[in-house]
Amino acid sequence: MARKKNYEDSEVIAKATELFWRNSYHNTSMSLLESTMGINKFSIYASFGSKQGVFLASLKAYRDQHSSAFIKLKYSQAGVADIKQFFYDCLTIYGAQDTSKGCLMTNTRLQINSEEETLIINEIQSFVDYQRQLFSKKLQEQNVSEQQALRIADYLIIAKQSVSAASKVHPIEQVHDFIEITFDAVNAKLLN
Amino acid sequence: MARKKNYEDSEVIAKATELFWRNSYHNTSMSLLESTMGINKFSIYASFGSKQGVFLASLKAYRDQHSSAFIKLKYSQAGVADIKQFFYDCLTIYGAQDTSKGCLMTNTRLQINSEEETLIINEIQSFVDYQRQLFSKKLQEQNVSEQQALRIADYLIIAKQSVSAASKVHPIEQVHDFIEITFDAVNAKLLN
DNA sequence: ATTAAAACTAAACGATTGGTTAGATAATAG
DNA sequence: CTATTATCTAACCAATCGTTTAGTTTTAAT
Repeated sequence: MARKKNYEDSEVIAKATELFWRNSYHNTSMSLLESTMGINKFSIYASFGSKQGVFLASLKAYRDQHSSAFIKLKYSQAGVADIKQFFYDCLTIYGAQDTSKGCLMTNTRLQINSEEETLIINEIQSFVDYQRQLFSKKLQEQNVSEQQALRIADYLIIAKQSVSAASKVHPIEQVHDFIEITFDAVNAKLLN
Repeated sequence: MARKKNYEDSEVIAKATELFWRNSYHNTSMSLLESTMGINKFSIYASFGSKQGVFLASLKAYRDQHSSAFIKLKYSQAGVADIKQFFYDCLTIYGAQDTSKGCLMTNTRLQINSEEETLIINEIQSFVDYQRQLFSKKLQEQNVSEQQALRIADYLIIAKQSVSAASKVHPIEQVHDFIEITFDAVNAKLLN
């Protein structure tokens, strides 16, 4: 009774995600989305409502890319070392050396004006909070008090955002150094 | 033999700097610059050539705001503690809690596409390199080897960029915690 | 007072932004 | 085969972007 659309939402969103990730939200125009997603504005608006709609779908797709890393962290047994490994896993997700795109959530959070775009901010906040809880739980499994665990988790959240930013700007060895020193600091912190 | 302009370059640049700092380069339009600087587009273009020209002048003005902090760090005698104090001094420059604008250089570096805007990237890189050298020199005064000093300086550069980003997003106590743990890590690193 | 140069106002430039829509096309239910 | 309905193309919308320019006003040396 009607024509079938000749694209899959998940496929065109995958392309949009890559584009937003490399270009940022503001530096990605509808025209560029058209050519990259391979469908035109009408179809984009029909499927996703707005540019922000495309972006929100992209953020969800981006989050999904982390699911195996999340599960790995959640169920592994090596304590703080698992969190460190999670940092390296994320670094891999950000892309190869010299072409690292950083973390899409972190990139966006620093580029979006807080007053507008509330839906986007909320999605990012939820992503951050989830990791904070994961870190905190992992630390408490090591017999760290809840208060201390949350304190260190907050430190790690900031450190992880640093890794995202640094991976875009600094050589990979410096990023590795940063991670190593960061977890040396955490391990030292756990001894008192 | 000619009309005098009724504004001072340094004064209108001070206003532009504040605007760029709060809004970012891309989110600051010429119209907004007009109303904020209090002169119109003709005068802006006559004095600074382009939007990028205004921005470059703003970056220089921003750098000047750090001169006393730079001098303080350069000539103080407490070693690593001076670098830590420098972090706190910069945090003060970024603005009060809840309204922190972060570091204009760091903000910009993460928002500008590396391929274009080379002049801007270079100005930022120079600002970063200068601090790296300051950190390294300070560490070598503590009898740290040059190689080790540069390694720690690189770590501190990334950490300082974290402080900038975090100050915009996280509560001030978490930023303070981050700085404290960072310098605990550095001091621990210096003991081996 | 005349003249020339610089600074001003304000309108306009072409390009691009996010978003919309009329009409052609295709697919399926009856 | 026809009617229906969703999807497509492609042109278009008003608004805004950074930049330029024509025309007017102010200043100061002659």
